[in-house]
Amino acid sequence: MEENKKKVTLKDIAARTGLSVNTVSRVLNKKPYYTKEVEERVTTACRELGYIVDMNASGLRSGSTHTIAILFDDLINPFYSYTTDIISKRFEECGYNSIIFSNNGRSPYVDYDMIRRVVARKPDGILSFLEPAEDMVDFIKQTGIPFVIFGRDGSPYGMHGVDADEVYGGGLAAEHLLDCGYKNLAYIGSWHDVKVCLDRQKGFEEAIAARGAAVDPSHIVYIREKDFGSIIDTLVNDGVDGIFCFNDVIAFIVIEAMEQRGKRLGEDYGVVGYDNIQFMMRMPRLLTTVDVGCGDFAKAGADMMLHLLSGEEGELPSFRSAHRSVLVKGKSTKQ
Amino acid sequence: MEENKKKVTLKDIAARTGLSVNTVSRVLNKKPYYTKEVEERVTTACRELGYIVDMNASGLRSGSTHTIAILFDDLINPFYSYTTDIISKRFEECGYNSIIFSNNGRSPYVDYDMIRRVVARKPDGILSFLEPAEDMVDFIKQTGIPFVIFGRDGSPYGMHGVDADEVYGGGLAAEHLLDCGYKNLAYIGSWHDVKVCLDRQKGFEEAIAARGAAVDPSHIVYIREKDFGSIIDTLVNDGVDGIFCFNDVIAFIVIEAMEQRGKRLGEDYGVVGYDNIQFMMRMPRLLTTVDVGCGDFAKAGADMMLHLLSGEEGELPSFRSAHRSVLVKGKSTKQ
DNA sequence: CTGAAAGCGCTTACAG
DNA sequence: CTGAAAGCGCTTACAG
Repeated sequence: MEENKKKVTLKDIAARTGLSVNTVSRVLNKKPYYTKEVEERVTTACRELGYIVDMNASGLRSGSTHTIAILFDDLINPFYSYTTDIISKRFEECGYNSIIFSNNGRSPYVDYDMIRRVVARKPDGILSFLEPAEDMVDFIKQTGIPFVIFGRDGSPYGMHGVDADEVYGGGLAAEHLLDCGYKNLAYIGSWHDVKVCLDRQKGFEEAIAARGAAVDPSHIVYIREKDFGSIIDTLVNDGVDGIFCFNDVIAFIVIEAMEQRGKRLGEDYGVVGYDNIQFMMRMPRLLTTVDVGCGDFAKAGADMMLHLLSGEEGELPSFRSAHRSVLVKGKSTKQ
Repeated sequence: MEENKKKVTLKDIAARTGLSVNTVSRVLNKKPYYTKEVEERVTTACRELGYIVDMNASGLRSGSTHTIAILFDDLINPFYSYTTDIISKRFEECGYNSIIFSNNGRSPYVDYDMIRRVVARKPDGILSFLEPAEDMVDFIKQTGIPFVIFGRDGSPYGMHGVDADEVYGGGLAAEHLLDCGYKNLAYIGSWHDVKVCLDRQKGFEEAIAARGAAVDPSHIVYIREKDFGSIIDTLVNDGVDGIFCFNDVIAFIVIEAMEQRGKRLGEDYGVVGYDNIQFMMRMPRLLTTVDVGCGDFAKAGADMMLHLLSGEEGELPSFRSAHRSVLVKGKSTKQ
């Protein structure tokens, strides 16, 4: 491999064309006022020399890096990767690159360590699957960088958010389990202090109460906070036969654990998940699950960010009030 | 929201401490030669003022952006998202942020449009799930940016690559299908001109030949290049009963199409996929698939990149020669 | 319509 | 051990 690392800069284009860097820059950025002839000289020289703009230098001077930071736990759960895929493509179409930050699933919050790494990149915007830690809210606002919480309600923080009606989704799960004839229900959440987790739980419990039944409080558990094996043992011993899980990945983990304990899926017990990830990878419908319509959801998230960046006035329509999640029937519940 | 966007720069820290920006920078970058007392003054001022370095400015001057570009078709296939997750976390641990680029699955190659967007970001390295287009190879080399092809063989391009033994994997699939008693086999690839796709095909055909059988050439098809419905119709009409798919997502699509045509999975026909994505999201083992061990694979890819960036001499051990893929039995094949 | 100068926020030589 | 100056590659006012 030869060391031919000729980085071509505006100065080279200026020299080649006999113009000033200033004029070259103006042409490339399509600022008004230059002749057709100049434009051609510049574009020709750029092609011949293989000029590629340095976005970092550009961003430093102009104050806009054309970069958007995307923050999440991890990319393993397809809910994150599928929506990140759609969102980042939408950003790309509008000239923004995406820079990704993971907190390794060690917490459901954006903490100082994370936000510092993000801000160091001077992104034009931040789209986060994680809620900000309580003591980070003011800090984030002071950076002046538009911050969109995706998949979670932003209003408690006075921030922009794009979220779905999680209470409604939890209700769908409850009604379906009851319709199937399961009597002894449980909810397996992720974190006890995350609103989206509690909202699904709330919808679940309310729908059950509306039918005159109730969930035993000891059957409301949070998988990230307890020993998983003992959670399952308790549910099995207590004769739980209908389980609503915070998301599909948790549902699959539960199904595996139940199978190890000799329980037959659909017959001995039913499971409802959330997100419909099997649809994303074209899998057969094994799991009954609540589907928010990730494609539209992701698009709404991207559009919220792009709307804020455009500087236009006015609010965007609320995804939550305009969309209804649906229950998708799989083999993990009866009927 | 108040407009309090005070961006704190080195100049502010210098003013606060009575030192020069120069000295402040030296302390923050832990360059030799400064007193304990100066160090404390600087760190205190940084904490009080909430200083966060501007990596773009830093990169412009130093020539290193501490950014790595990751290139792929899309993030929807869990093979990409799972490995990207592991790789980007490893980069992060070593002080590199990841910036992602997708080509929307419109081609299996890195073309000029894509590489231009990448180079504009001046990444320290490029890790690509896509092979470079033939006429981009020299261009990429001339940028001087370390380029690692992940999951594909780099040697045809004279580039670094981290890949697995795909021929061996294809052989595993063939032997299993034959062991199950399937007689009339087919291969459904992705692109006819991508080496990794052809290698799996090669291993598949060779293993079948070694048993004295053969695959009908019309049963070697490429899903990205033909009408899918007619592919499946042909296979069904020809009585194909054993199908090896380039990856699990394709396998699921095939299973759905076969079910629509009244074929019973495992009994009437068997399917073997590739990647073991069901393991990644903790799903039950539906699909029989070839598992390369994505965790180690991703780690090897990240380490190759980091090794190149470290500037250390010597070659890294080859993943391909050190690792063997394994066949993971699911319900999509007999026995 | 085009150019010379300044400056974005850093780090890198070079002095002292 | 610390500082003044220059410069990374651009874009932004400001002149002409």
